[in-house]
Amino acid sequence: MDNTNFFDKVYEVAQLIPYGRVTSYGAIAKYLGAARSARMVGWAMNNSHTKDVPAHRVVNRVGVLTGKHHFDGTNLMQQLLENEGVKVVDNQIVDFAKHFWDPVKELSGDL
DNA sequence: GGCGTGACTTGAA
DNA sequence: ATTCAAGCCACGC
Repeated sequence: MDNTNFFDKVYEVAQLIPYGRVTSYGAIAKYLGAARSARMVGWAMNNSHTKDVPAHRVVNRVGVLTGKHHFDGTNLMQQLLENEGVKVVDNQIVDFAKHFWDPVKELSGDL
């Protein structure tokens, strides 16, 4: 289970993201103790389609929908975010800091 | 089996 | 202040 521990953690945290909230790969990675392994989080998201993981709530550090290209359509990710009340302009989340959901702070290591 | 790429981040020059 | 570089680990060729 150590082989998928990191990935499963990413999926788990991603599913814990509240409605209308977003987080960054680094935030999740940091919560997992791998702040510099943010890429792995993104790679894990690559398999997120096999899980019920709302990957559209996960963006990069500046709030840009970097992975929207991996979604079914082209603007599906943005549509999903806007559907939750998150405004997105030019693939970038508006008031990202307000919508930012930090698992390290919100969960406070409760996991 | 080695090299490059990738849904990123942080730190140093 | 911005720009450049390195780090991280897994997967594809």
